[in-house]
Amino acid sequence: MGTAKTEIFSDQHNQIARFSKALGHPARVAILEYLFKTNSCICGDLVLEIGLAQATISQHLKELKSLDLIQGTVEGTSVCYCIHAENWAKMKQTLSEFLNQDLTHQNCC
Amino acid sequence: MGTAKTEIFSDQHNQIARFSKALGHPARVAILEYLFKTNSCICGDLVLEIGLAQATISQHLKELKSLDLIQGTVEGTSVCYCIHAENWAKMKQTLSEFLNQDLTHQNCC
DNA sequence: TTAATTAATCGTAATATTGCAATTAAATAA
DNA sequence: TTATTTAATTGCAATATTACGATTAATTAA
Repeated sequence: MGTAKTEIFSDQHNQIARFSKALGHPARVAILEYLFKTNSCICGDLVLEIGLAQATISQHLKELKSLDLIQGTVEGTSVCYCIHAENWAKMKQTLSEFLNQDLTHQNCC
Repeated sequence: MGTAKTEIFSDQHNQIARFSKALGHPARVAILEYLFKTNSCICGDLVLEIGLAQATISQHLKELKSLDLIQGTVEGTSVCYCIHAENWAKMKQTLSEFLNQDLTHQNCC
């Protein structure tokens, strides 16, 4: 065990969970917010900005990249990261739909 | 290690991460969606509905309860669970704010 | 009282996540 | 060429998560 039984859930539920999981660590939230706020998005800046070791930041960036929430292009010896606008919009859509569900029935308790 | 360094992040970032983490497992997504859709929200139903062991469902419910996203009241030998509307709205607000950030700068890569 | 029902908790195993030092890889500068 | 710079990767330790069988606790039914 320790592994989620993803196979018994719908694609939609797994997708919501996958996106949410990516946002489920404050370092990744901070990274994403920083990328939103600046245009000069070089990993070195992130290490200073966030305050975790370079290896750790790199690992968090990898996770965000694996979901295509950010993209990076090599720029000399450094890498320029930024939000992948299109995929961010898709995530926003997926999560908003879930969050905006209506409580058709009144609270039962 | 294995523990997130929450102390170096802002309350807001930690809060976003905490909510997201709660939605970061398909079973919890499925549970919440089921509670939205039905009024008869008894844990026994959830075990049948979701397809995980009773102990596992109970554990997921506990996590959702710890964030006050759901509430449960004892009803005879069973427990009636439902969405905590007010706290759900708070989460929705917190996450939406983050998700709806504007890309003021164009993609840099 | 004694069953029966339902959900929480305990204990445990397997796997995942977080974090970092050290190393490697790749590009640029000297 | 040999530094230097920057980020990815490797390897590891500590902790967290997921899952479930077994047990416990609490309520209702007989």
